[in-house]
This record gives sequence, C-alpha cells and structure tokens, in this order.
Amino acid sequence: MDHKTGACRAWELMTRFWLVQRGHLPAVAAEFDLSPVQVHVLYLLEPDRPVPMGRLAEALACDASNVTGLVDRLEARGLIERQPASFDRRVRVLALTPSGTRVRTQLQRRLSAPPKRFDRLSAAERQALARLLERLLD
Amino acid sequence: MDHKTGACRAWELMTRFWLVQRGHLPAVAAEFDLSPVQVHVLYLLEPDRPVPMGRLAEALACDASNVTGLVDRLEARGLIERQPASFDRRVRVLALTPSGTRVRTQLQRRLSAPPKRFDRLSAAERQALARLLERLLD
DNA sequence: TATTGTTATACTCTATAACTATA
DNA sequence: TATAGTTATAGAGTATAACAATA
Repeated sequence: MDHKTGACRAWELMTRFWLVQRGHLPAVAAEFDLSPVQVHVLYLLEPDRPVPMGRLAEALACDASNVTGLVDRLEARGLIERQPASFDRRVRVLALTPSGTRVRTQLQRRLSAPPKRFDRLSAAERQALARLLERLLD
Repeated sequence: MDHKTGACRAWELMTRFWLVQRGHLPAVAAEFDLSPVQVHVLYLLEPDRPVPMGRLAEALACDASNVTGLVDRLEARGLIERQPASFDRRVRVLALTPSGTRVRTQLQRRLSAPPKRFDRLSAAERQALARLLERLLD
C-alpha cells in the first residue's frame, strides 16, 4: 500500500506541475510573439534534425490536416521550411531556418531558466531530482 | 558552476516532461470527449470551491473574454454553472454541477494513474521524488 | 473612475471528409 | 491498395475593442 501510495503521490505532483506550467505557456509564448502550439513545434524541431510532418502530428497528438496550417504559418514567418524527403517522395520534412534556429535557441534558454523557487533545493537535492527524472523520462 | 548546472539540468528535464505531457493531453481529453482547455478548467475547479471567472482567466493566462465562451460551452453541457458572488455583484463564480463533479473525479483518477515507466523507480525513490516535488511546488 | 464580465469581430487551432501524388 | 500530405469546411479557442453593470 505504501508502495502504491508513494507512486501515486509523486505522479500526482508531476501532473499538478504539468498543468500549472500549461497555464504559463500562453504568456511565455507571447514573449516570442508565438502561440502555445507554435512554441511546442519549435521545441520539437531540433537544429539539423528534420522531422517528417506526420511525426509532428504524432507528437502533438493532432490530425495531420492540422499540421498543414500550422506549418504554413510558421513557414510564412520564415521560421521553418518544408523540404523533400530523400527516402520517400510523398514525405515532406520540416527544418528550422537560420532565423528559426535563433528563435528556438532563445526559447530554449527561456524555458530552461529555473524559476526562483528552485532555490529551495540544495545543489545535492537538485542533482538527486535530475537523476530521478532522467531515469523516468528515458 | 556545478551548482548552476545541476539546477538547469533538473529544470530542463521538468520542462521536457511538461512538453511531452502537453502532447498527450489532446488524447486524454478525447477519452472524456473534452478539449485540452476544458480538461484544464475542470481540473482547476475543485468541488465546493467556487472560483470567480476572472481567477480562471489568470490561471489559464488568457483574456477574460475568452472565459465567457469557455464557460458557455461547459455550462451548456451541464458540467459547471455560473453563480452570483456574495461579496461583489459584478463577479460570477463557477461551481461544478453534480455531473461535473463526477466527470472531474474520473478525470483526476485518469490523470493521477502513473504510467508503467514509473516501475523503474523503487518505492523509496518514488517517495524521495514526491518529497522533492512537494518542496518545489509549495 | 476602475473593474467584472459580455458582445462583436477576426484570426488561429482543430477534426472530418474528400482529394492528389506516391508507394 | 495503402499512405503522406493538402484542401474545403465547420466549430472551438483566442485576443482586441467597445460596452453594461457594479464598485
């Protein structure tokens, strides 16, 4: 019982954290003049790692038709571009433009900046947390 | 330096987790025939804890005008209801209906169910994680 | 005067269904 | 035949500006 309770408590807190952060995303996105989903897309597109459009739909858990418009608007802003895929002529892969790469770098820095309440944990505790999360997230 | 790196690594992983979960939300919401933001609203409305509409806008980091339509649709489905606020006649507070309370309970159970990869951590590690997260989230 | 919530408007996000090109 | 992506369409989510009621 303690076993199960412990697991649930930790996961419950992870869920709470996730939903609180979800509430912060619109404001963070607005700092970059982006929408929440645009932030998510940019986050998923790592530099020099083109992603097929279908893979994006999977990661966002949305319909493929939705990705078309999403990509249209990001492409119109010059942040990403469609490229043909060498392995299959039906597939279009997405790559960051130089401009998109710069925005993504700033975004990553912004998202990775720990909030001030992180000070509550000592260096050792932070490392312990990082190790636990690493094992949890692959 | 180790200090700062440790903090960033842990937070970076929290951020990664958050965005991965964000990708899962549409599918979870669909299980309940809800949209992601509707799940978020229901999660924020605890039973017997009426919330002013303006507070909801804050928590979602969205404009107040947006909350009107959001609440309209949830109210039309009989999950929540607007009530007058005793302390200020301009304010409308939101409360779960009995039906909304039931849906929220199921939702909470669904969201709190730890994924199978939680097995990677021992009971002691899960407790340690829960303790660290508790201190981090207030 | 300032604030809470609504309305009108416009644009983005999203899914469904039908389509094109390729496999 | 099956799959990747697009188009057309409709509805939900979102912000801005103007408004009504109340503080």
